[in-house]
Amino acid sequence: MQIEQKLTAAVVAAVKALYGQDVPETIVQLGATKKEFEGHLTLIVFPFLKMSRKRPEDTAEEIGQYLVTNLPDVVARFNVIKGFLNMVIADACWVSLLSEIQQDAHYGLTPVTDESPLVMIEYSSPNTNKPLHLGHVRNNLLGWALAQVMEANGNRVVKTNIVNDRGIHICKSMLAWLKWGNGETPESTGKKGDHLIGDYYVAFDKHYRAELKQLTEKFVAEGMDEEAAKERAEKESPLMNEARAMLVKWEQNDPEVRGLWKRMNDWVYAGFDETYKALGVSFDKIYYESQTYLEGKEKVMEGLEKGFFYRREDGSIWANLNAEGLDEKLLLRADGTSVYMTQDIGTAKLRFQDFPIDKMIYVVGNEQNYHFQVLSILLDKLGFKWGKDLVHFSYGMVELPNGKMKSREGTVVDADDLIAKMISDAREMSKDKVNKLDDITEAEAQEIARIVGMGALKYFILKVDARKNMLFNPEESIDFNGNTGPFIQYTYARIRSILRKANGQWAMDNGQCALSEKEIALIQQLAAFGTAVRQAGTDYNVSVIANYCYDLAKEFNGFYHDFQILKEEDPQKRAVRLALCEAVAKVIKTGMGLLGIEVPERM
RNA sequence: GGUUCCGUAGCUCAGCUGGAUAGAGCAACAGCCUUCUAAGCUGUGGGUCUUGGGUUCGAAUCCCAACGGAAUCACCA
Repeated sequence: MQIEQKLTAAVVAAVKALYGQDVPETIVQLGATKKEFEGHLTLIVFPFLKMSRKRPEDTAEEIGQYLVTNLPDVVARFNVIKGFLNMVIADACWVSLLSEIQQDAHYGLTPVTDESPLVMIEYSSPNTNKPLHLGHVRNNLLGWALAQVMEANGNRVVKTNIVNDRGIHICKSMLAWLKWGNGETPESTGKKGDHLIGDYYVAFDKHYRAELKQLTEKFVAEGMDEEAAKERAEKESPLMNEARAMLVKWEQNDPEVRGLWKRMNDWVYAGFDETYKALGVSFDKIYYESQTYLEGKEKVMEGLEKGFFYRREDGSIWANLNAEGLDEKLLLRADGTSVYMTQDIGTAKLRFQDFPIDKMIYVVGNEQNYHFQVLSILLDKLGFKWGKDLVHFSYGMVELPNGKMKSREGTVVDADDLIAKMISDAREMSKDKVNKLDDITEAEAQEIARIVGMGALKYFILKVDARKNMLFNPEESIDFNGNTGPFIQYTYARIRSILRKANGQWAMDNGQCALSEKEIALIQQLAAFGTAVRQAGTDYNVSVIANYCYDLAKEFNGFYHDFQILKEEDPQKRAVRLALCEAVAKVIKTGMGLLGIEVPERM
């Protein structure tokens, strides 16, 4: 970093001295030199041609001369290819940059203070009627990683979760349990609570569909046409009506229904907690929809009084968003009950009471892009200062080879199953390794398998751009070789092994030391960590960190293959290489940590 | 139909605030473990960056259009 700053300033001075023009630092384009050319940093001189009024080659030559003359400690020599000025940076600069990286415990991160902006991140937000699946896994991993990245960029972060714990879907599970459950509990069946409840949700759906089919056939037999019969069946279905009646009772605070509701939700929470723990995610504050769904009404009424919204003849309340190029949106039903949007407004209100939020980030799938566009406008109108700039961190769906996951059709990849499979795959994998770790206890082996298996899963999901839909093929297991989490973890474990053997018996001084190109490339890569963290933060793109870690590990493995480290006889070279190892290990650990991926000491 | 997003190697993905001959991994093939962990390293083959225009000294990258795919446009959440 330091090197580039010095160079940028010097280039500005060169343009002033050579061509008599003042230019802003922003027009100085410095980048890493491509591998096939000699040099470390390259200046693109095209922007200066207007001032020099010379050919690109001559302009580059003149600037290069100036830099070598005026900054000899930094620019050792240079070469020119067309409009590209390739500069070779002095070894001493790299050595001091390395020691800087190595000594800075929080290299690349921006510290958080009491004055830092307060960012709230909502993620996960499950329904309590079924267990988590791969789509939720993507949400949770992205949410957690994004929180880490925001914090690394100097924000105070509050992680929050809004649990959708009420509504017709819960009533379906409750009803099914009452009807066909025989009093089953997680304890009596040994089943995780969320899975148990999910089973009853599926059971409801099965019975409901059978009932619909039967009713429709009956109405058709009575002479109705197919469409009308279906519609009537849906309306008259005794099962569904029972579920609706249960919801009404719930809203009336019927003690029996509420009691059952609480009991069954608690089972689900116990199940979720296990999955969250396995995923390594947590929350600072959890909101429950049952506690927030009434809160939005007041805000909507306030908006109505101020004339932002209007009331229709039937009494329902709407927002007209035509001016913003959108449709009209219902905010309160004629009977005064809430809709989805009302609830989100209510939740926003409660959150702002609890925390003086500067920025709100919602980690929610891209199927709700429209909803958040509307929510942003509404919150802004209602006076939330962060409403206008709220961030909908919109991520794509996880698709299976034959299309989307559908819980009702049973084509979902269950989170707990997948986690268990990843860990057992990792365990199997380690057994037929050439370099087996024999001196290891079963518990340690299990722990390594957990770290590696979860690392593979997390990296697999986090390395791809969140906006894009991604493909998961259950037939093919997630890789442990190549561009994967375990590859990076393995690189870390290798380094740790070396550092253990070095036993701290080395010290780098900042004296003369000749470096190889591979070592310089590694230092340059290390120095780019801060840029990657900032880019991930400003673009809300955590995959930048994943790809950075891979590039760094890849670069290191090339170095590791070509050079001796412990056996190097020149003490200064040995020290520099060990310092490199230490710095790479630290940056990998930090970077992977931002993604929520642990790194093992051995594997 | 309106809006938004996506289209890069056989497959999964990088690169996109414009810069040099578009990169990885998987899969295929050929090498490298008596030497710091081979979950590694090296090599070979594989591309009209969907198509067509435009802006520019320069376009995978920016703009426009077309084509293909996804999401959404509910008094469901």
